[in-house]
Amino acid sequence: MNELLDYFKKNISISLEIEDKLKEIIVEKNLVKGELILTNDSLKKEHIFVVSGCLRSFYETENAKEHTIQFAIKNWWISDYMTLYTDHKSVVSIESLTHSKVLIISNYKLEQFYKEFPDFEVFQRKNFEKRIAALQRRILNLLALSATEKYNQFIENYAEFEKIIPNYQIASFLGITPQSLSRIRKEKFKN
Amino acid sequence: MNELLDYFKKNISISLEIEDKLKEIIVEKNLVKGELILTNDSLKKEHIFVVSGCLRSFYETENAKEHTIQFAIKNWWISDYMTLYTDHKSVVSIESLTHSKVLIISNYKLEQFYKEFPDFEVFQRKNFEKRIAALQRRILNLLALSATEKYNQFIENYAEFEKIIPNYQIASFLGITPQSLSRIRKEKFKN
DNA sequence: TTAATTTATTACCATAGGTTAACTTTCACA
DNA sequence: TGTGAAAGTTAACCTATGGTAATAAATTAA
Repeated sequence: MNELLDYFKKNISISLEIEDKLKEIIVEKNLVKGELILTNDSLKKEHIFVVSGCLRSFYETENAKEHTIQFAIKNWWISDYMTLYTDHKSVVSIESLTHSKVLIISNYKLEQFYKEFPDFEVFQRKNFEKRIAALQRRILNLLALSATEKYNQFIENYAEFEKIIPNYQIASFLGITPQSLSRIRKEKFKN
Repeated sequence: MNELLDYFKKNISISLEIEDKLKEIIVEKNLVKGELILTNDSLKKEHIFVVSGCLRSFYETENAKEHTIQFAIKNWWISDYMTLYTDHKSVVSIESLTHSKVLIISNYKLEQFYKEFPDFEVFQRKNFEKRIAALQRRILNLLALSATEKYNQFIENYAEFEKIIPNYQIASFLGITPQSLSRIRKEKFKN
């Protein structure tokens, strides 16, 4: 709870009233390794803020192949934007990769919070801009880079993640098979 | 100009004062086919609203290969989010694919406009949410689909674009070569 | 600690899609 | 309206990555 407040306070000033309001709408939850917080097939519209640990959102195709949309650690938001803003059933699952602690806010309550606290609206709009930039960069990487290049970029940009996340999930984030990643790693670390 | 106002008015109510302010900060521009409105190498931070015609943002790699980030038609925004929110030089170019008319707003002025007109902030935040959902969907498609499947999705979702946009640019949007796309089209339309 | 399960590696073969290059069609504009 | 350039197609060949399967290593649970 306080972690989210700290995170906000780094960027905007928050009155006690707002603080109380926030505490009211936030649900704290501890997750064990492997626990699913959002399953595909659900209709839940909620935002998840990671206090500690590591989460992953992914999409499972008919042939049981997983595609990782996002990893999230401390101070990151993770949610299924595709169902958040449509009325379709979720196709995305979110799982905890470690023991973790998260804060959950329902989209409905968050919308109300925006209204009561316009500064947060501004803060969030700026967050979204940065996120759009990041997503566009990822798209460019997917379009332009070879498997090896994508992996190198990944360990450069997500050094903190690399130790926590199993390789087959990194592979599913990069759009390659675990076997391919193994091949790449063998080459990379052969000296 | 009025087109942007109409677009806003569909979603939010705008006072005459705000209307005047908008007219003040917007620059209207007509583009001929092939004209570059933003070149890589520039430091311009601006948002482009398409009134008519069709634009494309793309990234050019060292080996002169183009990768299309986005197409935009009437009532769409297009800009280089990666440089908009960093201090790096742009690596992205934006070109007009047809005769088009656009409205340009500098990012600085837009930030001021947000302050003076909080309703627009809300409107924009919601736009960004939808855009994030769309970008995540594109990432999923890039991760999960074969070249043929990506092309089929494209003509389904972007039917209006398909007639305007040359195939080699569609290929560069899907992350495949023009030759590959040709092969796919041959198969698809062979009956 | 051991057994069971999950993850990672390796090898071998298959293939989608890339590359090169020649040819055809379409388009812009002189 | 003709000509040169740009875009699209086709074919032959090639390569990076996928698929399958067997084994090894690591992690989890008992």
